[in-house]
Amino acid sequence: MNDIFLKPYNPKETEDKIYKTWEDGGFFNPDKNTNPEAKPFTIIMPPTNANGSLHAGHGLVMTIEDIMVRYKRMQGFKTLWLPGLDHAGFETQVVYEKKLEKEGRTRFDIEPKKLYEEIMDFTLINSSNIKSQIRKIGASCDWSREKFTLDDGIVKIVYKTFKKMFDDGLVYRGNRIVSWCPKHQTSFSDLEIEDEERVDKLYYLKYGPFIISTSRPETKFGDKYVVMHPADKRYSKYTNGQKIDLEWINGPITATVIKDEAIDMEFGTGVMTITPWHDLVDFGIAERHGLEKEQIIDEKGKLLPIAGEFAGQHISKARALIIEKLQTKGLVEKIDENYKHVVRTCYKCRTIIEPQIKNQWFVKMKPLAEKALEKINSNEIRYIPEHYKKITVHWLENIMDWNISRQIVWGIPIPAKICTVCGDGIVDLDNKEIKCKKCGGELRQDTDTFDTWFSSGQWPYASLGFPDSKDFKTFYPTDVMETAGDLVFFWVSRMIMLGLYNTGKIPFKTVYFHGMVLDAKGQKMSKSKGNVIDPMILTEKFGTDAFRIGMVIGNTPGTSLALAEDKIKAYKHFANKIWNIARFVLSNTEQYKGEKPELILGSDKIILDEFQSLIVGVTKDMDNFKFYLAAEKLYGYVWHTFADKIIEESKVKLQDSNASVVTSTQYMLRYILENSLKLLHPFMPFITEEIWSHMPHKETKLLIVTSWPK
RNA sequence: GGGCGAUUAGCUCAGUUGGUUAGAGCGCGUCAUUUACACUGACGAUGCCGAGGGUUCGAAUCCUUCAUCGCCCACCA
Repeated sequence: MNDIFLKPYNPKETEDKIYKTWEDGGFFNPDKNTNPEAKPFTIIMPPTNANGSLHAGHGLVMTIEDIMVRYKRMQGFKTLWLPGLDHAGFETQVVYEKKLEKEGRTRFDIEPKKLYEEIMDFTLINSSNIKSQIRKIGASCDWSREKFTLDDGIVKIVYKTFKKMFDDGLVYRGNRIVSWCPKHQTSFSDLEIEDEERVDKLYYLKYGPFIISTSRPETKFGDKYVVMHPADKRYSKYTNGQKIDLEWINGPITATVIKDEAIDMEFGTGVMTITPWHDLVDFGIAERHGLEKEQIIDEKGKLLPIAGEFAGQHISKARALIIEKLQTKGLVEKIDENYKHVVRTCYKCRTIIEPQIKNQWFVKMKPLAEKALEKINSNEIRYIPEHYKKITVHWLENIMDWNISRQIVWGIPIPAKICTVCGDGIVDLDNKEIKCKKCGGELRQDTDTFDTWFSSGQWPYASLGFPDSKDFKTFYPTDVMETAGDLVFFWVSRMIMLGLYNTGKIPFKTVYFHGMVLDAKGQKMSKSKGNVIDPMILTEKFGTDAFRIGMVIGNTPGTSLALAEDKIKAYKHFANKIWNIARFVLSNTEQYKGEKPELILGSDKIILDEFQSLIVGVTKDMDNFKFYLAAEKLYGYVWHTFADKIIEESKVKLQDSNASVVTSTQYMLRYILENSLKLLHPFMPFITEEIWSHMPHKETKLLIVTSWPK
């Protein structure tokens, strides 16, 4: 018997060694599979944010994807799992800004080029850390094809897409309302905004003959349009366009009556004034009626000269003073103290978003969404779990144009020139535009960067080398996209739209959403709560195999998962059990020569028939993406049938005086061990590979490329 | 305001298309045993499957109403 089995299983001694054997042998590379008949199977790894360490969610991603990939590889597919790292634009910049803050610095004091270089260094350091952690989880991805979202080749593809969309009229530069965070000094797309319910005061103000209500009196300086519903009988004596002179915050003004159906007659008095520069609804009304728009608040949240005596004050301080002044002028009708409403905030810092009109780049989404809807509604893309399909359809049907300009340095620079006179933009990949085509004005380089999702939305084809590479032709469309449910709009839907736009094909056939990983009590993990579970500590403590199968069992797609240390510990016991099963079987079958004997009817025959149905059941679960079921079946079988019953009973049979009974039993034990190792391998790759290396009479030297049982 | 999901053992959750006595892990109880494995084994307890109504020979599963919780979306100042 092999010496190794004299000791209990030790993950620390085996895992790194085995991973190295796989990697050095090139087994992760699909080119290793030289069978010309082999069909491709592809998963593109969601590029990991290179701004920290692997968290528990990553652990789940790596585990589930590795399970799929190992399963398909064993089934003989030409299997590619392409790893990648994400510069993660704004996300990383925020992480880096926190670091700067600790050092007493701020990004606004650092020259952009220098800041970019600093963040690049930071990212590269994190990258190597992240990559070694991905290896630790056992991910059998093809490192020779690794990509980074800022690689030249990727950026080139993103630029070509941008140019193509500009030429097709799908990208435009527009003076439109954007969601502006006064703290981070950048605009966002609608998805980066978080709604928050707050209780504020609602002020009822006298505006000439009307009473208007507002929760933001500090925006009211420029309000010279008073709007009501055309069907509102209370105000039928006022006509559209009618001028009314009235006394306002800083003196007399002339207001204009506007009739618009956007007004809710039920709300307040049914009359409001509008601030088109700082409100999306108001902007819409102003656009419809061709009204003037005026900026009241600057990018840092301070009032502009239009506010008269209040100019230069921050809006947070000015509000009370303005109300005070209005009160002395007798213009405050009443104040509702408990006004419950929803405010839009920055998803990172919770600062209230200040809508601003800005000249930025937008993507026209309707035409892209329509194509995506066609494919989704005809079920060309399978959603797991299914209800994500409904959510996606609803979002796509109500999609708004996408602001892709970000005022941060960390990202892919937008390859465009901006007119210094009229603000118009032109895409310029070759740096040859000199004058504005609209007005002839001087051009300057656009200093903004792309929303990181604009580039990662192109990841499936960009990472494969679209359009001419062999890899793109072989592996696209990919088979499965596996990612977190909260990326359904941010990333998944955009990949579908951009993939269809650029390649004419869906980027993946199946999209699998895993749930969020929570702590043992079901609480969201967060640094501030101090309940973050580091997957590296769990693998260190219990072994990677225990961590992997513990993450999978009891985890259905889309449902969040409570990660308890005890659970992982339980599967460490399972690993030990497997080890001891192998130890028993191998030491009791040493004389067995590998031949297939006549089976003992009613005993070994029945046992093997039952095992056959386990193979069928597990394979079916794997094909249906029910990894939790497959793993649970294997766990139950290996422990409570194979170990507790079959092996216990075999102890008697192995002592039988009839040699054919002994041989039959030995054959059966070896057969079940060998094939159990195969079935378990996607879930617990290290221990199964280690035991495999001690198996006599096996079909391949390494388990990773042996065939899945039929 | 609209949409989606959940509710099953003390805890965390399975339960595929409706079909015997509703399952697993952890935890709990009794007993056994130095064994391939104490990271063990055998046995066991705990369930009005959120509530009401309906369809059916038969419902945890399908329909309906309600309750509670959670999530997502939304331009009522």
